[in-house]
Amino acid sequence: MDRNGPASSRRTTIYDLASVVGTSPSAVSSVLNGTWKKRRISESLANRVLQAAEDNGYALNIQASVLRRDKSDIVGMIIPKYDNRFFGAIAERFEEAMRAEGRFPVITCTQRDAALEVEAARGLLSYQVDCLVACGATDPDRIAELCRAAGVPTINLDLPGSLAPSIISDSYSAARELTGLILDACARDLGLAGPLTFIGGRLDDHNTKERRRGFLDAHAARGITVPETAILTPGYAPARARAALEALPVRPRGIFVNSTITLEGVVHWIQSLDPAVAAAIRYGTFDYDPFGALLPQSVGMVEQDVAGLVAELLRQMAKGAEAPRRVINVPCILRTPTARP
Amino acid sequence: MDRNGPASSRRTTIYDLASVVGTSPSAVSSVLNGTWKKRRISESLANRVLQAAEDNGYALNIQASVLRRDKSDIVGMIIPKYDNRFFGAIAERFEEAMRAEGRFPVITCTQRDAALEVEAARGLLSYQVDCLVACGATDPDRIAELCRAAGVPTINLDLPGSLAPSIISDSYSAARELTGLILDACARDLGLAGPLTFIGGRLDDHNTKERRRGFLDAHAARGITVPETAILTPGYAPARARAALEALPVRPRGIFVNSTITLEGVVHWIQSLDPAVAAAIRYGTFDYDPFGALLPQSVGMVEQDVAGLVAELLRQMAKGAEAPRRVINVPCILRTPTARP
DNA sequence: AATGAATGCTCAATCGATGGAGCATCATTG
DNA sequence: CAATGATGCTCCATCGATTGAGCATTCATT
Repeated sequence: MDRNGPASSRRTTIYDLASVVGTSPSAVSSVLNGTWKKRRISESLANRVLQAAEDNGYALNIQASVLRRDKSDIVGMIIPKYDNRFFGAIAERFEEAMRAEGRFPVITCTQRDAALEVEAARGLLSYQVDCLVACGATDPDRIAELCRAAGVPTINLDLPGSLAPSIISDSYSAARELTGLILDACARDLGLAGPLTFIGGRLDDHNTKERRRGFLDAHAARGITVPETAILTPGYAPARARAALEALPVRPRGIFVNSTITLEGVVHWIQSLDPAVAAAIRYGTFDYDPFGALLPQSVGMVEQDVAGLVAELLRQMAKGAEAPRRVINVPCILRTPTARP
Repeated sequence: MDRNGPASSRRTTIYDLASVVGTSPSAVSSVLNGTWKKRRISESLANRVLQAAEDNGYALNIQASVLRRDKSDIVGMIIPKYDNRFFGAIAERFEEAMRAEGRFPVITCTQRDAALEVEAARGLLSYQVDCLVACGATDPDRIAELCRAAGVPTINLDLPGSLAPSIISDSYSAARELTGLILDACARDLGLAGPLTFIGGRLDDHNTKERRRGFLDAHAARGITVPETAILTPGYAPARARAALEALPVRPRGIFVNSTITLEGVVHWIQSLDPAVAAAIRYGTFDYDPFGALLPQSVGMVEQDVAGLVAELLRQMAKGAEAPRRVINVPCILRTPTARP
């Protein structure tokens, strides 16, 4: 159409389309954003504009559009890592749900680094997000403050904060159930009644605290006393977990593993043992991984209900800034091995 | 500072800062974007502006900034899924690398759906991305065309296309090595010389073709003939893989598994067998999963070199639109079980 | 004292899309 | 035939940051 030779160097704008069709930029804009009926544009003009847009490979300039409008329809999420199924699934579901609502999700991964979290949140605010979801944030309240300064509502996911509504998994109940399951398996398979060993995490971390509580209550309900030495929380790293297990005076046979990442260390440890000894170990893990579930001594894994968490997230987002700052618990799903001969 | 009572309803702009400091918006802008020395702004004014920005919780409006500039510094990536370690790691590394260069990564997940891929690419173009990376795209050339229309350079990652430079893993060599490894293990552990069974993927898929080629050549190098019936490519889904294995007249004992997702089906099948029979099976998998690697009969996994792929990606991006449309192969890493008593 | 240069700013146009206000044109009504 | 209303547009200010051009000062030099 115009004299731009090699694949038109500039991107097509509504002004280009307007001159192609022989109309005004406003008309083009309203046709393209769907407000043309409201603005009494004729159907014939609308069709000509749409055709021209198609022919010229027009793509909206979101920057210009958002700059002008008051809502951006962009929703931001910060997430720690993509290295486990849980966060990956959260990211996927969230994107899907937002897109289904015609909004634009932007997700940023913060490497479990508090400074990066803040930087990422700032970055997302620059995008004029309408809402920011802080998933698994180290310091959710710091982020909530940043957002408040910008007048943007926040929601916490996976880890609770005090300045915004929080949607988290019901770690306590699931840990209690999982503990029961492991105790049963130990009694059945190994004739073992004793207390289990809890491995992984940090006690200053909300999830670990809740899981420990469930772990203890499940024991208490069966009249089993758990010595403090049976609770090992040297962080999540595989190597530290393995070292902690190796340092125990008595080799544990029933184990509550506090994350899939810790499980890697536990399995390495088990595989370093004599096969016969290894066979007389049972463990269950909080968090789910399909291969982790297939390992020989695994008696169950707790899968967080990603669909449920995201559904609840949508519900809170719909409430906007008026959402109460409370904690919403979503039940987990206990997965046990099925096809085992 | 101003009369906005409850957490200043409007976001702070350079105009607000200008009136707070008592200077012009241009001065504020140049201080905040670092061009102030070039524009001969005094250090004292710069400091006052920075202080005011801090005090008022100023956040840049990217939309306005990008609208004005010719480069956006936004780089887009489309990626199929976050449900395996490979894509998760790619996303993480890419984000990290871009941020280190002061650019803004935006990643979108397309659920292995060709229509979503195109929609996502269009969405990213709306963000005025300077460059779009099509990772594992079903139809990279369709995306390259969209980008060409918008004058945006594209790079393919993981799967090659013909209209843009492509950076992919060297599937052939790795498959050949892995096949050799499985053959060795079968000979050593099971006294088995025979051809292996190849399971998973589709023959119209580039990676499967290359891996099949490596698989066949490794056999040929040892003088082993592979019957066509030993190559099963019913897709990647676990259930289909399991069904295909169960349908075989003779139970395979040495297996080349074409993806971690297929591996799930293979392991389910193995676990449905009598333990003694299961113990006499060896397999290796193309693609890596830390738990997959810990499963008993696994003799090795091929890990794609994510760091290497991303490093190569950066190199190509630096070349901009002049990057030649060729395919760059990055070697994989063969991972074998280490601590096994 | 006059000239030139350096210093430290401000002005105003601009990017592309949006939407309230307004302007023709044509049909209908009393 | 004037008044009213509907129809189908266009005009233009606006969002916030950027940047080339330009305007006062101050300082150094001859």
